[in-house]
Amino acid sequence: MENKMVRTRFAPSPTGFMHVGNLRTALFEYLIAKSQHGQFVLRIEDTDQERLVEGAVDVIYNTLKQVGLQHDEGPDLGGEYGPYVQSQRKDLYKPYAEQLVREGKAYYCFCSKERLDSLHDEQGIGGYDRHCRDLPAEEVQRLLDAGTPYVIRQKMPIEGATTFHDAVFGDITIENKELEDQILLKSDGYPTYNFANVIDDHLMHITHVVRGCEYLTSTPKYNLLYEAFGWELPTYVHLPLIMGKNEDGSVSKLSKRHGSTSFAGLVEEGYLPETIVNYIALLGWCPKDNREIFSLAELAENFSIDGISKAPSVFDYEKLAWFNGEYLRAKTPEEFTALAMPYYQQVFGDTQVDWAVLTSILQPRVVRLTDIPSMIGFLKELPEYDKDLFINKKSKANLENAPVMLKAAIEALTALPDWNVTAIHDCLIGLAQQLEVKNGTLLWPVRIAAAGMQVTPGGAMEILAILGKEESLRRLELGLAKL
RNA sequence: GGCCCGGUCGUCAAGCGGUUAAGACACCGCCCUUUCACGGCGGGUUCACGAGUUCGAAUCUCGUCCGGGUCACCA
Repeated sequence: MENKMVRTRFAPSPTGFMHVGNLRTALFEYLIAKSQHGQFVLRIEDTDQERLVEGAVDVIYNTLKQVGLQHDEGPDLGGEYGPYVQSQRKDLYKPYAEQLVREGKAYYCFCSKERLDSLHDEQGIGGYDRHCRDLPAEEVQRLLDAGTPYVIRQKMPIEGATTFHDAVFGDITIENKELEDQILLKSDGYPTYNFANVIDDHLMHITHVVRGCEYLTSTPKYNLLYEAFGWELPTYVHLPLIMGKNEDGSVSKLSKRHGSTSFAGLVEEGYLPETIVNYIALLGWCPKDNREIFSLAELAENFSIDGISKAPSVFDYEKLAWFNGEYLRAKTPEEFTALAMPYYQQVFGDTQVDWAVLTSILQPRVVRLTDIPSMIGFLKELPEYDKDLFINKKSKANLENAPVMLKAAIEALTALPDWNVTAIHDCLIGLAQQLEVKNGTLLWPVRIAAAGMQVTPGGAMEILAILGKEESLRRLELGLAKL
């Protein structure tokens, strides 16, 4: 048997932001397609006219572009099965719904919103009471002729059960009586998500329907629709949900209170797009080997559906941060400097400093780009500090020898013609030898005086180099005066 | 509440009837060292519970418990 070309689609609603759960769904859809040399299509699901958000479609394009999920067909690219925006396909759905009505697999429902609401309130249980399911044909025609607003509902089997197969969860059986006569066509003429989805997935030759687990229980409704039309069922791939950890230790669906949940929010917090992709790929999927660092192309090479897990996973910002640090360290110094520059400038403004030296101390240490300003603030302005900082047991630094060391350092550095890391290094190391003290005994007080902080990114040499000769000497004198 | 799904270190997870139950993050200790970080090495009562099947169960079955999802003219 010949294998059919794999086609997946990402079908987001333009809500204005990209939730990481959505992004992961898009990623998996992309990977399933690309790992099998298939196609990945983008379709915009904007059937809810009340929820339209200005510019929301651009957020989708931009996000996909930033993470490199290049689609093969979509509203912007066109393709064989367009249009790829559901609102532009509006007229296409109604005939399908009417076909089902003719065949007795769906029916007109004239119930008002109010009636449905009261139904809800009184019964306390959800679900439509199938009031219009068996309306006499003449009555239906009369109401239709009178121009009564209506919706079209799917006629669910009352008895029996429906079983479907999911590529990750296996066989799942649901009693048909649990299925509601769901609305296919809304009174405004637009299809519901469920209906449009089935029609479009079929028309667009989608082979793998990939979506969050929250759709698991409604899948029989989809299948009943495919069957009603006599269409071939797609392969279902339901993904486990992404959870967030609450303060009390419990977990719930990842939401704002857990931290940033949108792609844009994460980027704003200093995470790299490639970090985010790599991390979310590993949420609910595990490669055959133990590897963790994957580029998008490497993910596509290694991806397979059987590596998807069933259990929901907790989004761990700490691990994300670790990944980010790994990615940042893997950059060339030039790349890192370019990424960090906006944050450098937050601190230094127009002032020029030796960016290369700054990068050399920051690159191994930064996990989030947004942490940079607070890490380097001391270079711009010397913090207030207590002279007790000059005491460090391990370096054998104390209040007695600190002034001696500083004095010697000032003298040596003042005489130094060149001002760069190497020159400063050689000068101070030479001085320590000359004074017959261990490096730390000299370097500790120098670093404290230069930085005014007990813990600093980078050592004394780099800090002095960045500060420049004049400022360095000024700070060392200040430190000396303190003692 | 009904229905559906899930449950291996705090977190991500491998595991598919026989393993000393991998690895990663986080945490702790040591080393390196110019503080911190990076890097290196090492550490930890993890299979929710109870029955059953089996020579043998984290792996199979059942029950319990816990967690999540779902019950819209939203997607």
